[in-house]
Amino acid sequence: MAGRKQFDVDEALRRAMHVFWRWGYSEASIDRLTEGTGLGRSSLYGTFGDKSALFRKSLERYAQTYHPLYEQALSGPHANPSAVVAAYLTVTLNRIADPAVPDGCLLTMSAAQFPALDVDGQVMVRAMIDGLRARLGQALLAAGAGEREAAELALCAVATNKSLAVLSRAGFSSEDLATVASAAVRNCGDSHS
Amino acid sequence: MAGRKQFDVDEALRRAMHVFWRWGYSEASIDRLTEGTGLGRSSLYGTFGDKSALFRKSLERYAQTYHPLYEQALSGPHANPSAVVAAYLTVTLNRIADPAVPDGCLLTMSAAQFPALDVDGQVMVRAMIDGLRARLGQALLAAGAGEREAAELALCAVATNKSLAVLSRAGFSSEDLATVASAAVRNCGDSHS
DNA sequence: CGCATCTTGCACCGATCGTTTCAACATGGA
DNA sequence: TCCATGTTGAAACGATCGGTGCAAGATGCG
Repeated sequence: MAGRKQFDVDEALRRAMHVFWRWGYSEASIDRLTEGTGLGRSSLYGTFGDKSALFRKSLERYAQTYHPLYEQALSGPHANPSAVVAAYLTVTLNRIADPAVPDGCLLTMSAAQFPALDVDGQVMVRAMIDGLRARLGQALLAAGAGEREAAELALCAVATNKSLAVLSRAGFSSEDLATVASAAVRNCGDSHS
Repeated sequence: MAGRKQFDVDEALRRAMHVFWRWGYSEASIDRLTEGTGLGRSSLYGTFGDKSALFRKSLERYAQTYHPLYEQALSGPHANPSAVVAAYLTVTLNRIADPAVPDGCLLTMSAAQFPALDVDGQVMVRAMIDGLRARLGQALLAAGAGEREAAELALCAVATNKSLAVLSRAGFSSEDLATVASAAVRNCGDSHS
């Protein structure tokens, strides 16, 4: 009946992340989390703490999963700023197209439900978005963008990411999402007001 | 104690709409709705039906409130497509900047929490977004856009609307939001792939 | 007035919420 | 082997969820 842990902690966290991702914080009840992970309540609480802590660890797990992909896309040498944005949004589109993963984006869904999160969660969500924005700006500078241009394009790329997540959630087709993304990329050439 | 109705139905609906807007469907509990509207449970249920029906009526009320603003912005003669998008996003920015109203956009927040809605709610949300998209396309055609261009710009304008709502929710400054919007407007000139 | 109609406040319903407790059990080290 | 440690299932906790029942009270009409 018991003894040593009978499940893989990281795999359980991955599944919990999917539950939060799909349902959002409020609708991700403990029952849904236990069902989604296959763990009992005791194992959940004993391993991850309460719901808020599990949510934060899910956010961390989310970052650990997708940060390398974004990092790889952003780090490579890029001929121009628009190539950076294209690489960034391609990672997003691929994630959204992945049928093994819920619609949208955990970070964006959490941002949309800000008031449902406790302070720790809000701070973490905001920090993660800011981190992405900063990393994008850095990559854009490296690709030859001016300082103002890099800041603006980074903000707009993050904004496009958010819109893709919401539209995906509302059931928009992948063609529509691709159209939005490619339009955002195309518009990176002439960004001097 | 009782007799004839002791409250303004439309004002109560407006307040209920604000509760859904701020908290989202799941976190908008009956207690929060009674507190926000000032009505008792009996009055709420007797006047609007259950929570799902009240939510749908709030969505309707939301449309009735902002549809005229968007209609006015879109109907006027526009010199070119980008003027249409500018007018559209200006209405959105003004709404977001209004301190008397919650952050973000009720429609976008509802789309982000799609799985928390029942079927009727989902259908209604999706129909309202599609309606906006179609109306935008129509206005863009009237402003001289080609058919493909109008369809694409309408989609992108709706997408920008969604991103503004999410960023606003996450606490981004109005300067950042204005930057995103003006970039989206600026990028309406060269939309032939 | 007398009565039907409607509205309201309040208590209450079963279900579900997040969380805790606890006894039963399996394991590793002494 | 025996015990300390750690894990598990199950039951239960108070709180809150959405929703209902009902009696008290106010109004309009005859």
